[in-house]
Amino acid sequence: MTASTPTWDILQSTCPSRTSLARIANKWTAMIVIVLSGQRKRFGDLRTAVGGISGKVLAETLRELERDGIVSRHAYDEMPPRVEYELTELGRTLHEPLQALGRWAEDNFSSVLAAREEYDEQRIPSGRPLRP
Amino acid sequence: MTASTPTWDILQSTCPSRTSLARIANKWTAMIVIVLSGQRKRFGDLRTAVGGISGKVLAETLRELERDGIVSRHAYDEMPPRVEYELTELGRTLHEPLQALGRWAEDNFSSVLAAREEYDEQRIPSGRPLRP
DNA sequence: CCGAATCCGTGACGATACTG
DNA sequence: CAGTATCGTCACGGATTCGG
Repeated sequence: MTASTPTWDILQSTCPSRTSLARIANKWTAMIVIVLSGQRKRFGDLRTAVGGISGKVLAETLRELERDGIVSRHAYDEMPPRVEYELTELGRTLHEPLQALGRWAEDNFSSVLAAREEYDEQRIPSGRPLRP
Repeated sequence: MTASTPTWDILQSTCPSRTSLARIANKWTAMIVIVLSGQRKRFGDLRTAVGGISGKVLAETLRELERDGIVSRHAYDEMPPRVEYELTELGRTLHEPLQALGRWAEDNFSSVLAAREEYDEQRIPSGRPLRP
């Protein structure tokens, strides 16, 4: 028998591990954990490092990650304000799996895009108007 | 310096690998790939195996995964209809990273839930009504 | 000047009903 | 059985404003 899904509790809709999967299986979480691995960073630098994320979404994501014990938040009473984030011990255990996912995305995106084009090609022949 | 994020193109908002990360860093994709690894499955069995997913979302997700070359679709002209899905070669390379993610969720959800409770505890002291 | 809160449009999600 | 269609809901995400 070739590894026919060995007792994955997570597949049950009632399993509480679902909630943690939903949190970590998310592109922003992946990129934040990748950026945060190595050294702690302040909010603005994180925002710059993770290209394209808005301040609101970054703040929300970070608060959820903090709530789940994956990152820790360090606020300084200064002016201008300064808040730093870093991975907790639990969060550091996430680095390897999420890094693997990020690497897969970088290594295989050309295959994905190629497949996508081929799929669209033969599904939308009406997309190319034949001599209008 | 300890591994300070070695040239991650994916962090650039313009990088096309972002699109593939968004597809795979998603709880439904993770569970579908996990279930599909090992043997091909027909639509209904997949729906049963992945607890809690609606038919519409499963169909949509499968179509996107097919479009991106991660699963292949095999439809039989029968009555009642029968459609089977299986991982492509590209999809099989996704199994290990996503399995690692699923395993992390199962192994660490108790820590996550504990952290969550502790966080909520000290943030919503009004949540516990004191002798109503 | 930095980080967070507010407002609001868009789109994903899920349930239900219907078709081949 | 395997989808598609339609619709209501709501979380996501962007732009803007506030606060110190």
